Amino acid sequence: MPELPEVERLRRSLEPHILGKRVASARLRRRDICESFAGEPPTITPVRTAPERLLLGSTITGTLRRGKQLALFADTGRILCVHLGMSGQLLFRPGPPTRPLPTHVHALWTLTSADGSIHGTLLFRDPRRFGGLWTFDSLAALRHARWNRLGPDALLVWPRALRKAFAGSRRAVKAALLNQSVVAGVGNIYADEALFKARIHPARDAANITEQECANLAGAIRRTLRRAIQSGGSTIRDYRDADGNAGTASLHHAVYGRSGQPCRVCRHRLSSGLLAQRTTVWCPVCQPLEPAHHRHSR
DNA sequence: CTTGCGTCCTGCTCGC
DNA sequence: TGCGAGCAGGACGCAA
Repeated sequence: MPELPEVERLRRSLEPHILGKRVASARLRRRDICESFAGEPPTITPVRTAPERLLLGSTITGTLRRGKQLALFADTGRILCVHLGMSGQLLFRPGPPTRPLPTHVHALWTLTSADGSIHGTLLFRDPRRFGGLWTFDSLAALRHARWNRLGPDALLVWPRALRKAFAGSRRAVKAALLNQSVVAGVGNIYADEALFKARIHPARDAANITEQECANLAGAIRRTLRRAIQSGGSTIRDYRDADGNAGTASLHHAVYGRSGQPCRVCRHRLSSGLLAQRTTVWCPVCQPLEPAHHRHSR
């Protein structure tokens, strides 16, 4: 469900509720959704998840997002990294936990204010369990052991980064965009949206994308994501921010979820198909498979 | 090394 | 109304 705009929106909605608050209780209801690591680079080893690794007893001092991943950091230096996968949610509710809990809540925290009063409850809910939690002793450890696999954050992606990743690649440009080590934060929705905006057919060979097209695409990715953040992210079904609010970005989608409907630019019927095992929608006119000068040759 | 495919899960929608 | 098939915003492990 969540790509960069949804996670950024979650981060922003979460911050005012959790910054400066102390973690008074931390419960992991399913052990298998959390992996913990101890140590500092370059020596980081898996360990059993103890409550203090879930930030028990520490104060939350900040948040950081890289691609689709979110990190909460504490005054102790400890880090809790959250990945929402397909159906994950991080929900804040004022006051103590209320029974019954929603379904599929795998972890929950109680937060207290400086005076010791209960401020609220944080819930990690993930029905499909494609998401999870990862804990580290420091931000350096998280960066070394987990975020090292991520490419540049998609909000800051530079044409050069795309150019370098595409060169010598033998797969479709959309498949390359979905790879988080190329750009971090683009998923199925925004890959299609950005490719439409850049007028590039998703099945084009990445290696054949020109320098000019890389520049267009990098700009299209940044603009698409920025606009989606402004609209609160795309709520297809499950996505909610920390306050439980849905986003309206899907109202502005040009192609995602619009297969068979008219292109917003040229009115031609939008095509769809399977690419990299993901449903893909594009405009066959605005996003030609062959460069324009080939279509009129012969 | 790279790439494509199957797989991990639950739940919702659609067609019969 | 019931039931099975198909599909969903992600990304890993494995085999070629």
